[in-house]
Amino acid sequence: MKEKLLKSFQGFASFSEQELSLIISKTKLRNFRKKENLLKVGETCSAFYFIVEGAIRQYRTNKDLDEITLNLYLENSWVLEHQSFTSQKPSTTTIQAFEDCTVYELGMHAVHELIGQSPSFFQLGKILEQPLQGVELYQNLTTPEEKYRAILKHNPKLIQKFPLKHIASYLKITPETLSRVRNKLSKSS
Amino acid sequence: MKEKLLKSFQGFASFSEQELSLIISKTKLRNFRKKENLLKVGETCSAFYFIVEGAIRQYRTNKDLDEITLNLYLENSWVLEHQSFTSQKPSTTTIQAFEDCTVYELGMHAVHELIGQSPSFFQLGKILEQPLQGVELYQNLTTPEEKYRAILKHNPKLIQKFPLKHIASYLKITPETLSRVRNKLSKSS
DNA sequence: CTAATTTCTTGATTTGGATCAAGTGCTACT
DNA sequence: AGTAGCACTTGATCCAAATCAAGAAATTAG
Repeated sequence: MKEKLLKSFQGFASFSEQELSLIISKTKLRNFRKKENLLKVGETCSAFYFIVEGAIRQYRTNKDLDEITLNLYLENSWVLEHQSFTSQKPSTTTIQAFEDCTVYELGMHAVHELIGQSPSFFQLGKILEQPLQGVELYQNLTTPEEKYRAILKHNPKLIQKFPLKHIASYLKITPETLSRVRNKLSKSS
Repeated sequence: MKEKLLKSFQGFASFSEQELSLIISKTKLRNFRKKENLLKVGETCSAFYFIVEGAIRQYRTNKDLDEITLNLYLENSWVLEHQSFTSQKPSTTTIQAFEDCTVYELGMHAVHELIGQSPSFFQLGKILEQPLQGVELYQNLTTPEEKYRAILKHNPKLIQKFPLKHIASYLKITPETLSRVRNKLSKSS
């Protein structure tokens, strides 16, 4: 069960076995039901979540109450509200279980404790660097087709898991446009 | 001369006088001429720069060799390539002096040394949190007018200092569109 | 000081993607 | 199984901003 989590930590830095088990002892296994929120607007993000199983969506609600999808996550990903976490101010976005999820939670205070014990845990800060997602990934892509090709290439599993409307919102295009692009590409190949 | 820099550090955390002078002893005063690069594509960002005087532009070059402005900075700002710095991988963007600049440079190694001496210098990591700029600031704004109003409200000095074409690129609109928006707003007020 | 170059403005035209609309297909719930 | 509510597709229309173009204004270079 903890293998995935271990692997993820090992990817960040060369922690010793002792260090790894110390980190893991600070994590807490949690379950979220579909539609349940890991973080609500107004709450301050004070933990990292590692997805063992399930899928998670992060979104913002605009003035017309449309949900704008900001990030989509699958298993083996770290999830947090970067802005809120680093500033310790209330989040303006919601992080929600898109389906039933099993996650490990690593609280900010636990991380601070660890760093207090040994500076090597400073490496955990690398979890914060993860989110090279969403806007950042697609920032230099302009047309719907380019965006769809990019997600198809780099994150095909997202397309399989999430419905078209969320993918469309994530790429900042309408569902109609995405439907047409997808149709066009499937014909040309 | 160091007053601005001191103030900036004091804004991050309550460093003691000793700590402050220790940090400052690690900084190096540097000058860049107009058009000179602080960081080129392919180089890895390994320092923070604090602008004492001058203006700096960060841009990406696309396949048509257009320069896409990503960030604009004025004095009292910290400048770095966030992505490259945290990952220690080559930058895909250029950071260039838009006019002659005087900056303080704080190298990554110096920061690591400081943190080694005292965990309180961990607070310097807050410099990384600064760049709530560009895309992030305008990500939920859709129309050119909204974007221009926002920059006018939050960063009027940018408009005064940088030419229209850079502002337009920064807002991801064409110079023609920005010219029209600006014209319209100046009439309606 | 003048020429050359760049920046900005203004108008005409085009166009890609949004919006609107209607129909079909899925899924889930009782 | 039936129906209610989403999700997706497809076509028609619209529109905001891009593009194209040409001239004016400002800046820079010689």
